[in-house]
Amino acid sequence: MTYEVTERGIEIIPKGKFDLKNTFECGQCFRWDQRNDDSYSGIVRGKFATLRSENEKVIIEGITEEDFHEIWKDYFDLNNDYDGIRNEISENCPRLSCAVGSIDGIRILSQEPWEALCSFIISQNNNIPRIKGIITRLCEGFGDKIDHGSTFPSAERLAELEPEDLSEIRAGFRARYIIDAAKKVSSGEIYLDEMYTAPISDCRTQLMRITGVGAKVAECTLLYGLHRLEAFPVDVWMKKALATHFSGVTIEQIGRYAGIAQQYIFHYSRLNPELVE
DNA sequence: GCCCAGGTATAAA
DNA sequence: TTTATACATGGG
Repeated sequence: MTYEVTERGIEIIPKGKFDLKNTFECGQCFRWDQRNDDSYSGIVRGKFATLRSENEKVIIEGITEEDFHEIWKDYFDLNNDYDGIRNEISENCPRLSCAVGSIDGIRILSQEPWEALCSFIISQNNNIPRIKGIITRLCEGFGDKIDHGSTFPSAERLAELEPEDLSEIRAGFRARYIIDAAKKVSSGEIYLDEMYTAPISDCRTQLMRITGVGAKVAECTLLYGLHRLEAFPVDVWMKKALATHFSGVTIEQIGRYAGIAQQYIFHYSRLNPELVE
């Protein structure tokens, strides 16, 4: 990745393609919104940014160069070679080539661990517009106000509350799951930061001690919140696709990039619903 | 009204 | 260990 600072912002030439729509709308995140001019805006670690695509460049507006290095470079995984990863997945597992080729430019964001955990608890048995609505109300009601929006409330802040206190966000049965997670994370009973490097099976066991966190939410937290690219959040559709069209594909073949491969399989299954009916 | 949403807890077989 | 059902809410 190379970049330069101009009057417009930080102009980046990423390693491998970076498609804003495919990255922000593939279901991995809920706090980025498309604006009327094709750019996307969001808030990460309390900082607001706007991204715009221009030829091979991506321009990040409204940030400092210091924050680019502190936050955004890692958040967008800009030093990872996603074209190389795609090739590696296809070579290790040729059966997945059609899925890998079905979408280009997805990058796995490195979201804040607590926000990812909380967001994917909310996502269960839910649809994306409503998930975003609940998260927006959670931030506006319990986060800190900043320019252009609100921060995601910390686990410590939410741990002060009881499920009834969340009624205004209309999270339904998930309210008590959010509060249980907040209490376990803020007390240190669950220590998210160690999950960047701890054995992944230990991380899964720990996360699933939270009420409302099953296998799927645990894997999503590890993939999207802790950037464990080997995590593998399968859903019902993917299980069917793996049992039929991609039969024979094993997690060992996909190896260290199972989570990224899963993103391609998920997209391909959506494009070809007959594969999973 | 009815069905479903990138699931999980709970109770039963 | 596996299978059925409820769960809150709202978009299509």
